[in-house]
Amino acid sequence: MNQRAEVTSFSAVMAQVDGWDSDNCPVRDVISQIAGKWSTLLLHALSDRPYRFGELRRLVPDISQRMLTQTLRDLQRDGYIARTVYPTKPPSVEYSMTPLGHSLFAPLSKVLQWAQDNHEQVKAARLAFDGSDLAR
Amino acid sequence: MNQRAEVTSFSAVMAQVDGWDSDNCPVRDVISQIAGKWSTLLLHALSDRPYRFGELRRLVPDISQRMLTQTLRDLQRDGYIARTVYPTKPPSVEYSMTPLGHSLFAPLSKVLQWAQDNHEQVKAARLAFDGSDLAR
DNA sequence: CCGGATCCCACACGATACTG
DNA sequence: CAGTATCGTGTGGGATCCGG
Repeated sequence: MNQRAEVTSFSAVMAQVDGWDSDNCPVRDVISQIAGKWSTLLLHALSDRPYRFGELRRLVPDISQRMLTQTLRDLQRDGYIARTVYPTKPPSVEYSMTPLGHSLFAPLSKVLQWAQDNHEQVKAARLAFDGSDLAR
Repeated sequence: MNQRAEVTSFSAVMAQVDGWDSDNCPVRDVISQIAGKWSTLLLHALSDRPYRFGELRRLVPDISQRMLTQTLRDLQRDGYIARTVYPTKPPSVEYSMTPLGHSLFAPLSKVLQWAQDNHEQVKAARLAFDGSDLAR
């Protein structure tokens, strides 16, 4: 896709990783979904066991029902979670993680773990940066 | 932070993973930065070798110079990349990945790899979802 | 060559009220 | 209980012009 075929080692890797012409980048197509504010949180919850709507709502108190519904819908749309309706009275809906979801969450959880482990370092880096030259 | 102390297996994991009261979630504090549209792309580039500003601009043709500057600045602020100015004529600036950046990119690259490998499955899931019941 | 400053828009997200 | 509908806002990101 590079008209002048920049044969750096990077562009080779890039072509391999991205598909890559402009906007229909496969990686971003997938990442942009799970990069939402609540997606990783819900994936993390459902990686443990299935949950009902109200349970998730209680587990994540500061999510609005709008975003809970929407995020669950998007995750279901991408095939990461499954939605099962039990016609009880009143009706209950259970969300569970699919094999695809688990296969995604395996590497994803490593990143979340990294974020947790290195949060202090990142905060320190920000302080150092903001307090120094380019601070302004 | 759960007033009623929901002792599900999830909440235990959650407390461990998140810190977790509401908005100053460590995980999201870190993730929201690297979830930007261009962050992973630039991290990926710089994981290979250092690059100059103009090189990155050519490697990622569809990024605006505004977002290139801003994303690089943010990545530097979080300590993932280092900025080195060579007072040549005209001046050149080199960006390189720090050890912290490499330690982040190790797990992150696994997720990118997953996204690449499973893009087709995700697209298929979307088609199936859009074409079926909830399609509306 | 490497940016900063400004204008602008789309969209993710939140708050609230209403339904089956 | 498990959502849908509507409205309002903050901000991530693009386009363009200017500066060292």
